[in-house]
Amino acid sequence: MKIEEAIKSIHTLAISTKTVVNMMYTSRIMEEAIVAVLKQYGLSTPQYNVLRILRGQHGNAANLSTLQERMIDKNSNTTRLVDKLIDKGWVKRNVCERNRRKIEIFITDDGLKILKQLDPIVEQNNEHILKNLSKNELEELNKLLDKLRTFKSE
Amino acid sequence: MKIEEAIKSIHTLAISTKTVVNMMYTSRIMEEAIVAVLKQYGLSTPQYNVLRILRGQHGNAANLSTLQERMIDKNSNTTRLVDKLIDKGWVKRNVCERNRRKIEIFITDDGLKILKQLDPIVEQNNEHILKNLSKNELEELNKLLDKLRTFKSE
DNA sequence: ATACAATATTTGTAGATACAAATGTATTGT
DNA sequence: ACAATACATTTGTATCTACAAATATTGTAT
Repeated sequence: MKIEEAIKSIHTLAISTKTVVNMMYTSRIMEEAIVAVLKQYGLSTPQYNVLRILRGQHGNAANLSTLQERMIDKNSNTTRLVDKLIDKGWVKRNVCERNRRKIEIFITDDGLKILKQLDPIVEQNNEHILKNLSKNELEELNKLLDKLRTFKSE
Repeated sequence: MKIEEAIKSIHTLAISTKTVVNMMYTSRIMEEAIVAVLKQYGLSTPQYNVLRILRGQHGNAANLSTLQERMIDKNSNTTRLVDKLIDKGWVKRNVCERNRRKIEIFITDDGLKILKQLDPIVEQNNEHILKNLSKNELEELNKLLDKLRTFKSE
């Protein structure tokens, strides 16, 4: 279905408007599918995102600012987000001794365990979401998104 | 910048994971740019979206359910969203006489006025966001997004 | 050493979102 | 007509987000 039908627009939209709407609309639908999966494990998408970043540290600590920098959703309140993950026992936090303004955040064994359990489920879901695009089309989509995104740096 | 650099991932991601992350990341950046513009006019993106839908009705009423169906962000609380727009005088609401369960929502002259003022600003912003893609690339991106989105209906 | 600025995180709070339950109205079957 | 069900919207509430202000620590200039 073309985006004009999806949002039931009776007008022909300018190509830029159409593309912006299409991006917002499509990513929203993708996110809904992801939220539905993570929800069963008591995780929000930003929380899952943080766990993935912490696993990627391979035992090294991450600071709050590092997390914020790498998160998809930069504006979440990272302190309280980490609090939630600590409550669940998936993350731990120390004050950094070298610079007591900073904190050191680690993923726990339980955190690694839940991620390991989620890995195939999330990956399967991603493949389901993208099943209508071929490998080449996926490469092409990534190329276009990477190119699009550079508007920010100019 | 490729998505792996953007989120500073040291791993090579599976193409499906990479694409999902890229979509979320890119649409978030686009939305931030849009929010920044609308904010100056006291509008959130869902509110702006509702005003656009109402203008598209050309004088015909829209019900709440119609709005919900056409909104990008289906899950907003549409009643309270419309309340906000009524407070600002950009929208009005009646109970439908034929079926008193339904309500009829219209855009006001002031609502049309603010949209008219915003049109060139929003369009310029959209063009800025997409300036790195050619017309052909935009068409290609829309084609890929439309194709991607059909996963839902299966 | 002291004051001032810079850095890193936390806290407060207004507003938005998600979801379930409640309300009011219309339709259908008996 | 009456009860049961379906429909359309509203309301309650817990949670999340955005943003500004506050706190705590460190670095720098005099």
